[in-house]
Amino acid sequence: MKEYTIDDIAKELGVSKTTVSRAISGKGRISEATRNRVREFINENKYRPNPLAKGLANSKTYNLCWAMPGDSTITDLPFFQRCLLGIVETAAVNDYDILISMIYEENTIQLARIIDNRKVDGVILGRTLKDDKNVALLKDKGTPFVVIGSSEDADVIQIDNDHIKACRELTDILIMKGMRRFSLIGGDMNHMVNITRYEGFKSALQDRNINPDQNLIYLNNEKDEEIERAVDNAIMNNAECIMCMDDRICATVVNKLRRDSVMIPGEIRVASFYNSRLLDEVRTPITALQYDPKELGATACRTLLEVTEGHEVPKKQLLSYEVLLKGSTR
Amino acid sequence: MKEYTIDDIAKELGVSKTTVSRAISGKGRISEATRNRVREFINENKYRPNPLAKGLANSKTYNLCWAMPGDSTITDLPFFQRCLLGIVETAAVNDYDILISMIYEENTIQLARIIDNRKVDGVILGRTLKDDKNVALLKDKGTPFVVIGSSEDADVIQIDNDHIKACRELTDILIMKGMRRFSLIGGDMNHMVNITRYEGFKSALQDRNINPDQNLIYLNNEKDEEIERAVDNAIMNNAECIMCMDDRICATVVNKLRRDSVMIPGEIRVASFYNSRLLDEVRTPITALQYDPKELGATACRTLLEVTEGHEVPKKQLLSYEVLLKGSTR
DNA sequence: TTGAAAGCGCTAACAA
DNA sequence: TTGTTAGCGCTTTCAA
Repeated sequence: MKEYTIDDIAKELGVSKTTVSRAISGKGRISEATRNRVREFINENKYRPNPLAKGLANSKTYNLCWAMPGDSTITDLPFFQRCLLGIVETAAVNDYDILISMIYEENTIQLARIIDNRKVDGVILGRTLKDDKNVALLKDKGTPFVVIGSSEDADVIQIDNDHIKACRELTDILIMKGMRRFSLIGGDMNHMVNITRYEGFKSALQDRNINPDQNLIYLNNEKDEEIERAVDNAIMNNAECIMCMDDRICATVVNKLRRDSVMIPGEIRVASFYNSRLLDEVRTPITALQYDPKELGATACRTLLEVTEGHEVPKKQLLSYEVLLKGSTR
Repeated sequence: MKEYTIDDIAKELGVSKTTVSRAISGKGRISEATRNRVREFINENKYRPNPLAKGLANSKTYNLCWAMPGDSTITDLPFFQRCLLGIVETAAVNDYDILISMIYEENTIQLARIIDNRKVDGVILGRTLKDDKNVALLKDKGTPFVVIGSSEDADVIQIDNDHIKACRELTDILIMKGMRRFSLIGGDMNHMVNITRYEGFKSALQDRNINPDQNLIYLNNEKDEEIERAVDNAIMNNAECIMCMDDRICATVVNKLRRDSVMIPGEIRVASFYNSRLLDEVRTPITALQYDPKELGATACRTLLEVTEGHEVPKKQLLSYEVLLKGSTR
């Protein structure tokens, strides 16, 4: 009932451990004949090398860490789920596995524990903040890592959607449709993703020589009440279109407008810088930017594996997007 | 820059490896004095034992596997997220970590890979099906495991919400409010959770000698269109109250009713056997059963750790619930 | 109370 | 092309 070891196989086949090891790894010279003999035996007996022993011998765990935010308002977002799907799939193909770390706000102890315990060969950081403590930790510890999102630190290997370009394009399309008075409702500006989205939005206005009305820009909204207040203000200030920085904000905005019986797009237009199922349930289909988080996760994982193998990788990979024009901005 | 090993410490302190090991683990006799000397040194130099070496020596990975459904309609549900939160937290406290496996439908290869590779000491299965292939796999391989959900196999260690009792109680309350013609709209009856919810519902009616009208029971609905058709039928057949088997179904039902301008609770009542943020965004607050998935995850993890340590644990733990009576059943 | 030594299962440098 | 051997860092048996 005990599992086969490389030693058992060696004895069984009358060769040495080294030979078996070589047949498996493909490293070092070995005759075609013996290799096949070993491989056959392995397949027939479903032998799997012990990853602990293998890991101990060459200082690898064959695990990567997925570090995602742990506060439940954020954890619930489909985005991180979808990323994870791509990550796990890519890892599995390479016979790697994914370990979870939850990051609570700016706290680094959870991630530090995993790194200090040497439980993983690398880390995928699920989102980035301005002056990110966990990025600092990772750099300090010398752990290989990539981030999903952008970083101001050019050393950091980043995989991100091209938020700047996407937000600029969406905004520009709406300008071309004749809108001028945009209200932007956004969340925490410590999040790099919000910073880049804001940048794209601003640059579209700039390119068309439109001065954004600062009375229509509402940032750093955390709670639903704040968002709803922003909606009230936007309407009071005669906004033509409300741009929502993400899907959760947009869901709240649309909900509030419906409760107040404000017609979309009749009385006000609405667009979102991020689309998700959260917006499926609303009456009027919402114009939004669409990304592919699963692809993001897959790319991040693939890149991290390259890094752990010492290969050169691009510092920044920007994935594409789609603009979904719907009824909410007609 | 290299990490300390137990050998380094031994030399540094002029004792043997064994002594250091004993000081750390607390196993075996050792004088108070030397133990303190070792412990102090460890704390000061932030020594952490290499988990791979430790693992190799005593056949442990210090990792547990969280096996959750991988199809994105389900992955997106907050439920599994919340479970994971509880699991990760409990694991971390015990210096364990969580490895992810995605289960696609009835497919067992993902989980089999992780088990055959011996990457984890035990598995938490996130949901159960009737004749669950993954349960069979786990039993077959002899891997320690617990399930979140119920199983018809009494050998399986189960941690579940008390769906039967909860659904019975909610249904009974509505009966007492005077409702008789219940329409039940449910999902896949291969899922144990749906089976148990149905059971609770039926037993409430039985207890009150109400014969459920089979024309009002719509099970195995997968797609939104099927659910919407069920709603049409429920109304056509003069249902007084629609019972939704889960939050996603309920969101679809409420949405459909709104589009059709059917008033809740005026023209029809609605209740859900599971509450989640999905139901926050609807106009009328929905009567629903509330559970604590995080607690479920924490309990499952704690129980699995007990199992891996060879302790005796209860075969079935049922967690409590809350009945939230809201405007939708007034 | 402490230590020497073997062993967990694999890799890799070196020798043959 | 193949084998011998030492070593990865820890646990544990046995002896002192």
